[in-house]
Order: sequence, then C-alpha cells, then structure tokens
Amino acid sequence: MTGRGAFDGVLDGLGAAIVSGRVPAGHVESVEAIVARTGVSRSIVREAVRVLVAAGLLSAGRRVGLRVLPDTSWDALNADVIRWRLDAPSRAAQLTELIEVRLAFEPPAAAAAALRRTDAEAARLSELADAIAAAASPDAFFAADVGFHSLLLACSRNAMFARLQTVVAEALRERSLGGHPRYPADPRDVELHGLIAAAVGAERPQEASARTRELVERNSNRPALPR
Amino acid sequence: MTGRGAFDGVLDGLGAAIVSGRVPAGHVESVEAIVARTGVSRSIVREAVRVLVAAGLLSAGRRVGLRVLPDTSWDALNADVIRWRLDAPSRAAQLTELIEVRLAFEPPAAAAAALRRTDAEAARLSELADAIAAAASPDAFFAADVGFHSLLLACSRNAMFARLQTVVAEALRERSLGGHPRYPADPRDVELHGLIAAAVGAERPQEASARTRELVERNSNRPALPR
DNA sequence: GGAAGGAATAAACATACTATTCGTTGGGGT
DNA sequence: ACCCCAACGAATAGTATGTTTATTCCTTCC
Repeated sequence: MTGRGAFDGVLDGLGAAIVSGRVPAGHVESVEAIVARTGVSRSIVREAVRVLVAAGLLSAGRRVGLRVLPDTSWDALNADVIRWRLDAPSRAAQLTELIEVRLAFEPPAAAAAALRRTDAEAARLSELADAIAAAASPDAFFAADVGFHSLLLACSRNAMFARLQTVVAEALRERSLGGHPRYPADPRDVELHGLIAAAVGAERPQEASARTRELVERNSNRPALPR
Repeated sequence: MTGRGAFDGVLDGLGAAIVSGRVPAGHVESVEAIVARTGVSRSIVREAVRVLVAAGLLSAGRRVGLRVLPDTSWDALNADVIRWRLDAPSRAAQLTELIEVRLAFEPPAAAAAALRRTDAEAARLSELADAIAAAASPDAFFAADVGFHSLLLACSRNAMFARLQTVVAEALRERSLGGHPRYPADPRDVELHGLIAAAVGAERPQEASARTRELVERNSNRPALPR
C-alpha cells in the first residue's frame, strides 16, 4: 500500500494522527475500523497497535477497543513520538523542549566523557572538531557536527546519555534545515568545539562541561533556565 | 503459557534474554524458531518482535531473520529496557546511570517548574512534602516521594522531562527495596523536599535547582560529576 | 572470473477462530 | 414501584494458521 511496507504506513499514519491531535485523547477506535479504513490486514494493524501501545499512545481493552491516551502518558523520549510532534502543531513546543533537554544533559555528559574517554576517542573527537572547522559545505558541517556530539555522548559511558544522541541530532537537523542557516559557521561555535575536544582530551571535566554549556546556550536563541 | 498473556510472556522473555546477554549481539534467530521454542503462535511472536525492533533490540530482514543488535543501538531510555537491565548482570551499571541521569536533569527541571507551575500545583507539591514528613510507613514514604518527584517534573511543562519520571521512580524503588533502607527518613532529606516545594511556590528557580541538586546528590552515595 | 538467473528461505501479509469483557435485560427482592 | 443483581449475549481484542512476496545465496553459463 505505501511502498515502504504496509506496516510502516499504518504505524506512521496512526501515530501522526494521534500526536497531531486530529484524533483526540479519549477517542475510541477499533482494530476492525482501522482495517476497513486503511485496507490492510488485521495482522498488520495489530502489530502497529502493539508498537503504539508500547509508546503509550493507545491502550487496548477487550470489548472496549483502542482508547487514545492523553499526551501525559506518551513516551515523549521515543524517537517516533519526537518526529511526530515535530510534524504537528506542537512543533514549536517540541523544539523548545529539545533545547532544554540538551541544556540539561550535554554539559554533565561532557564532564563524564572527560573522565572516561579512551585515548582513541579523544583523538577522534579532535579530528571531528577539525572537520567542523574545515567543513566546505552545509552537509559536511552537519555531518561532522552530529558526529562530534554523538561521540561526545558515547564517551560518557552512560547508555542513557548516549541515547540522547537522537535528540541532539534532531535538534541540529532542525536548526540546519530551518530558518537559521548554520553555514558558514559561527567562528565562536567552531572554536568551542575545539575547546571541548581539548578539555576532554586533557581530562578536565569542569572545563568540558562549561564549554559545552556555552555552546548549547549559544545555539538555543533563548534565555537559559537558571542554574 | 504465562498467565498474563502469551504476548507479554514472549516479549519479556526475549527482551530479558537479549539484554542480559544470554543471546549475544549478532546472533540470528527466526520467527519460526521462536514459535517452535515457545509454543505460541506466529502472530504473537511477530507482534513481540515488532516491539523489540522499535526498541532497537532486533532488526528484521527478509531471508535473513532476526538479528540481535549491539547494545549501542538499544533504546536505553525505554522503560522495558531499563527494567531488563536491572534484572541482568548490568544491574550495577544501570543504577549508576540512573543516578547520573537524575543528577543531570532534575535540577533544571525543578528550575523550570518554579517558573511555570500553577498555583494549584504549588499547593499540591507542599502537601506532598508534608506527606513525606508525616509518612508513618515505608510504603507511605515511598508513595509520597514518587508523587512529589513526578509532580515536580510535570510542573516543568516539558514532556521529555516529565517522562523521566519513570527513571526517578525506578531509582527510588531500587533504593527503597535495596540495601539502603530509606525509612525512617533522613531529616535533611525531608527538610529538602519542603525547601524545594517552597522555592517552587515562591517562583525561585535557582533555589529550586540548587536544593534539588543537593537532594539528589545526597541520595547518590557517590561523588557527583563535576559541574 | 563475473554477471545473471533461479531456487530456497524467512519475513510480510491475509484470513479464520477463540476467549473475555462489558452492556443489557429480565427477574426477584425490598 | 423501584432498585439491585445475576445471567446472557454481542462485540472486540487475543490467538492461530494459511498465503504471498522479497531477498539472498548459489549455481550456471557466457
């Protein structure tokens, strides 16, 4: 039906419809109704529903049907949910939240990275900082930027920090696509990447933390939450 | 098979097997093999697999089967994954990470709460602080503690912060069940809950942040990451 | 030796059956 | 006459099995 598979089509369609608010919380659907509406088989719909239940978007009850849950029970950290929110009226709120989350996590993660990185990781981080400075195109800049932040988070040796890489990548992508061209890059931003790599390499956690905070704040275009 | 439904049994069994490392990364299964081993139907196995794929534990490919993915691609923020890691040899690492995550985001979230809470929420937060002080049993203390932290996060008006409530609840639960009896409660801990509620009520973000940081640090039993 | 085609295999998809739950209705008791 | 409770029935998620299609590997032919 959708080219990239019936399952993906149904999952994305349902998820986007719920997150966008087109189907309000409390609304009751049924597998059968979705089958009739989309034309795909029960199996596929059920599989998609199971994923949405796991994401907190739906609850399933016998004789009750599929109840759309309020946004308070959605798994806001789920990559799909983030994407759906970015394609919905909640887009602006989601972007604000992404920045706040970055501001909270990245400085401590950088501190942890400075304490726990391997020498090879420190070297690779410096390379990526150089690549950011030398980037000759928006795409190259974006790729190096995402690589840098992903590696920084991975060096923290904390799987939960590392997973927030998806959040950072989404924020960077939005920034590079949105109304704020990031290329040619701001010189101070470039410099900060180098300073962070150096602080991590020199095992200076508080410096890594402070530089990272400055970098994220500069990219946030808004007053930071008081510390 | 499992009493609480075949689906839950299969999902939990597979997830725990992968996260515990009993089934190593790179191992290739197949739906049919799981059907034969567990005795449940293909539908159920497929639905469970779809959830595990969404959680980053498996990848499914035609003619290839189900490939177990390395832990770097697991969704470490997923509630199920956290639970499975707590029931595995990675338990100690998971607890350390939970504390680091709390330390990173709870102070900023408290600051946001101080700026954005409603009056009703501030009042309710005070009530919960009082309930913590007055708790007459370990269960009552735990319930009030979880309620307090959940509400604090919800007041931040950031869905991603609010969702980390599961992380906090898990950390508190471990603490109350584990070797560190939390009841009768430490007087300073009780006092800090009151001070946080007051700071949020008085719209003092930096004070709310600092008190929250102190509280989480006191509960961490380890040197905090440098700021 | 390389490319193209075919066969085997396993996920993707569709359909059929079962068990459970909740609403409704009818009867009996207050 | 009204209310409560229990039994029955319909509706829907849960479970099971059959069918199709895409992918990959291996073989063969150029």
